[in-house]
Amino acid sequence: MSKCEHCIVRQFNALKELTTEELERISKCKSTLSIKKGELIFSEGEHLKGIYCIKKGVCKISKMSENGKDQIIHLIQKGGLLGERSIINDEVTNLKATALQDMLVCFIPKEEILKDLHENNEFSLGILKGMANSLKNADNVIVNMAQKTVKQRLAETLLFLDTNFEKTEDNKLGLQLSREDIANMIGTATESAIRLLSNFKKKGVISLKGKEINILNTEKLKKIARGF
Amino acid sequence: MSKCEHCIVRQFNALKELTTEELERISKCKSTLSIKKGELIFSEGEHLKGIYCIKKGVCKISKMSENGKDQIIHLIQKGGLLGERSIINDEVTNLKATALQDMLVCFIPKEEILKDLHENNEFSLGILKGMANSLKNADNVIVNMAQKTVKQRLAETLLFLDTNFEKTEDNKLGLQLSREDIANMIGTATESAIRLLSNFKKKGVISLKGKEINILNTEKLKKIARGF
DNA sequence: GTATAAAACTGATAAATATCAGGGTATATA
DNA sequence: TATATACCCTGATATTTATCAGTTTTATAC
Repeated sequence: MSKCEHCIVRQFNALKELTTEELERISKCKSTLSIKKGELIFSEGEHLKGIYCIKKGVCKISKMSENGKDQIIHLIQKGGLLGERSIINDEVTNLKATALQDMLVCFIPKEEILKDLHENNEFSLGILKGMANSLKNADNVIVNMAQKTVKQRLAETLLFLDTNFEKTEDNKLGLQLSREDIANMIGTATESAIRLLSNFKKKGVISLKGKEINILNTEKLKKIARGF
Repeated sequence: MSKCEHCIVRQFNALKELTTEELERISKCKSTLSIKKGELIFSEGEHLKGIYCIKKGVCKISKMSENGKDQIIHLIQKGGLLGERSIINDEVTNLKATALQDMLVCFIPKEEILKDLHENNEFSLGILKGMANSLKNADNVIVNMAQKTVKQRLAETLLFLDTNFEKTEDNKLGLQLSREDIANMIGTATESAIRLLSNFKKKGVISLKGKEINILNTEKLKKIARGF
């Protein structure tokens, strides 16, 4: 099994603050899970026994709303951590994590993380910075959800997928989502999302081929996101 | 000027993790500000020179959206901290803080907080726990904004004001907001918020007298929040 | 107290979005 | 290959919400 101290992925998260000794200790008790597309990493209300560090693949983090829709709150990819919040506050998870692609995920037991949080202040601060950043993003999402139209939010989401995820060789969006997932990201009915995608296509802003989306006119998409 | 080590308010936030010596040091360099209702504590894009600890009064935290509306993201009262996020990530603020009542707020210089964050791990963890909790709340707000109707969100907001803020002697909501502020909390037009309030009043769920709101039927309000 | 401005309210209408119903298309499986 | 199933798409319609225009009420300043 590969070793944490040689794993490049930790550079993207707070684990980079750990010393070599700490990494070696964690390396010994971590396990690497292979998770197939569509499988659950954890579900809402679960009592997590550790945190997850994503080595490969993308997952969606969602929460069931009372009307039965599964709102996607964010997407997490290589280098992302899952479950720190539940561990820190010793609470059951409030969110569900589902693989959108085949994934490799490392599981680190709770006790090890808590030990390092208490003994390595730089690590605590690293986690803190990550969380401060997540909170800023969450605030932005709240404003967008509250104030923007569905059309604006779809445009923003496409731009988000464009800038934050790897593209295919022919420059299309690399992360392929179902129409339902897209709708659940922007908080609308699947039919509405489909209609707006067709609308964007008709305007020549994007092209569609099944789940493949190609952004043809980024500037126009930005204008739509701003409300024009 | 009153001293931090005797201030009861710190029990509500991470400052409770500081040692007596640390508190005494902070006490010497903190300043207490008196802020009148309607005044700004800080605005979006400002470079904060420290954090604020609220001793008395309530303020709104908001963010301007591109369409010119000021979305209220949360309300903070006695014991709340402001500005930690900007200090931790060394960024300009992404939010604006405005007093909703006459307030007393203590300002603690950035350097002092950073010193304690680096030297007292329990303090870092305290801040971390607070932030983890904020993040959980933010996730819930996102789901509500994305999936619930304006009517449901208004009902939730009234219940939130009911459970989280002091009531008046005659059991009315103690925090009085303008109709515009209410609309900006739930993310709708002021007229829509007014119409729905009248609607709730007509149904006998609440009574209205100017800015005074009295919840007459909590159970019914909870049902409305759930979508009935 | 009166003047003035700001906030609260109401109605009419337009625009955005959800819902329901049905058909088409791709994809997996036997 | 056939069949089932999930996903995608479209139209018609209902509902929700925003916008605009105007009136009334309340708060504020003189």
